[in-house]
Amino acid sequence: MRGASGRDPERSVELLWAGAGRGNRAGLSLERIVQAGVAVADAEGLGDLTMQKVADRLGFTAMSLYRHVPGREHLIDLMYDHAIGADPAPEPEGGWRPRLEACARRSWQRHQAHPWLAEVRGNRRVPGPNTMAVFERMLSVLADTGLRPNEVVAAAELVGRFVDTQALTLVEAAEEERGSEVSNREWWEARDSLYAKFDRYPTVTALWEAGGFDDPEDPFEFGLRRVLDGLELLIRERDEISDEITACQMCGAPVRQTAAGRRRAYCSRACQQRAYRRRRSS
Amino acid sequence: MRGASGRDPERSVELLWAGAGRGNRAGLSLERIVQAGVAVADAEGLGDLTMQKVADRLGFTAMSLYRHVPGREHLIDLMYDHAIGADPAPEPEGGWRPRLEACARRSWQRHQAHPWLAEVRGNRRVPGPNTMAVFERMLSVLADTGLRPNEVVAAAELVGRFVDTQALTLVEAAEEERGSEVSNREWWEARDSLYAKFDRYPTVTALWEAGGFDDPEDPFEFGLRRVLDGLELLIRERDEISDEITACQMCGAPVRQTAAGRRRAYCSRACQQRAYRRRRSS
DNA sequence: CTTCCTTGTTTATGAGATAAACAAATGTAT
DNA sequence: ATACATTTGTTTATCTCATAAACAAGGAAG
Repeated sequence: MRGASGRDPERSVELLWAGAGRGNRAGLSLERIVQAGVAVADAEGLGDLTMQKVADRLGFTAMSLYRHVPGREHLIDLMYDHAIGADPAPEPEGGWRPRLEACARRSWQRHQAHPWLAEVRGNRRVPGPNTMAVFERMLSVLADTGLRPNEVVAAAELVGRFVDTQALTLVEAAEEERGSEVSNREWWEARDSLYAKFDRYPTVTALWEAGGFDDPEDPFEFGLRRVLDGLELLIRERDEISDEITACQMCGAPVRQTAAGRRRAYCSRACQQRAYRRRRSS
Repeated sequence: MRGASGRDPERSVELLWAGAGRGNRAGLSLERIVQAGVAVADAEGLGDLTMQKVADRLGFTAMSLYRHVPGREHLIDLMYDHAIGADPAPEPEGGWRPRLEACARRSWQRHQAHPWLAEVRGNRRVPGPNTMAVFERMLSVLADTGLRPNEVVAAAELVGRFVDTQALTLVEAAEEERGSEVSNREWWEARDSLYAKFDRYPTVTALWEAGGFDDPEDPFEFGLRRVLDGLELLIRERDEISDEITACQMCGAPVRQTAAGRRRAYCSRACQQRAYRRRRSS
């Protein structure tokens, strides 16, 4: 089960959010184990992160780790937050868009530095302080765009997941190349027997001949652009509507139009009723 | 290694693209194994797909499967294409957008029917006929939008990956709930000790209090909308430019503007030279 | 009948996580 | 200093899987 720190998440909470622990000079320590774990994962990917390798790197037995960390999944929780690191201060100028783009690019950089981050899966991961700081930052950028609260959250998750996905694709590719004589490119180039079957797919064939597969767009840049454009459209839409203020047909008070649903003519239910009665009596 | 059918992909090509095999009435057969595999994965997810369980379901030993399938990863290749199934015919009316959206929704439906599809990872998977048919369809929708060939491919992959990602998130959640007393909602609701630490994140707190996490947007609908909007912007941009035709400043012939680079003033290199000579001599 | 091929079974190996028991070292109280 | 408790690391053992290798039962061909 990739099911995260599933059982006993409270241990993860404690470990992640505890103040700095004591440091036994010579022996093992949480800190040291986490660092070793990160080193192993950086070098070999999360799939090849074994308790044995982490322990070896420190000169101890695999079982020794369990005196400090409840288990592998908890270790991964800790490694994750450690690798995310402190969110760097510099905030770019400008509106929400350059700032959101900067969030995405910072995340992208973190994934370059620690490709295995994207391999940390599961919906039951306890976030640590660094993870939360990153989340906070992204939300704060989106918070003053005029989006509704749940849209802010949805937008942040869309962008976050987009970056994750692209990163995951890359790690998976890297992992496949590591410990395989051939590069992915070579591997695909060797699939002639497969391509031989592709006559019956006219568009695939046409695009192939038009060079559509030769010089691919950078999927990260391409996708990020589309996603941000899509969000911009939504945000503009909300801006227009929430900026729009009409006069109440009954009392003349300002009426703020909401984003969805039927246009409002009255400022309140009371005015709506008054208008109704007036119509009826006339 | 999630590294796909890594070694010996040729076997996957053969098995996927072979005509229908013979059927030993009583005994095992590729077909039967693949079906059993799909059934197991449908019920328990790909992570819990073991050769043992597949064999049990057919009343044979685990090792018996190896007489028909080279190994687990090859089996997964076969299951994938089998579960994708034949791409249904009905093509919606209208322009690229409703048709592309329909592709995305069909894919989404396939993922509902077989959630584990999203768990099939790796860049070295041999696609089967059904997989290719789906890809062909999506590309054909994008092919006549005015996008350049490599953009068509990038757009298809963006949409495809988007659906995959959302589906993956859902399976992971489902897998975590299966075989865990508590639902994900309950699990998160039980994390009070964690939330207690969140005072220092003002935006998170504000959004929480504003109910931004209570009634979340449907991530699939929300994201699909943004992605399609983003693509629409790009497609419009390309349309405008490639529709735009100016007159050659030298001979008046129509000049089709290209999408990128400096605007063209002349219809040909020859006219450009003529203009240059005229300027010099005057 | 003998020999080979197909198909299924039994046995065995190796990787990994981690539980349980054991042992050494380090504290702490008297 | 002595006796007991706690911490920290090690050894052993167990369990789950994939899959290699050897074995066996039936059928087909000569």
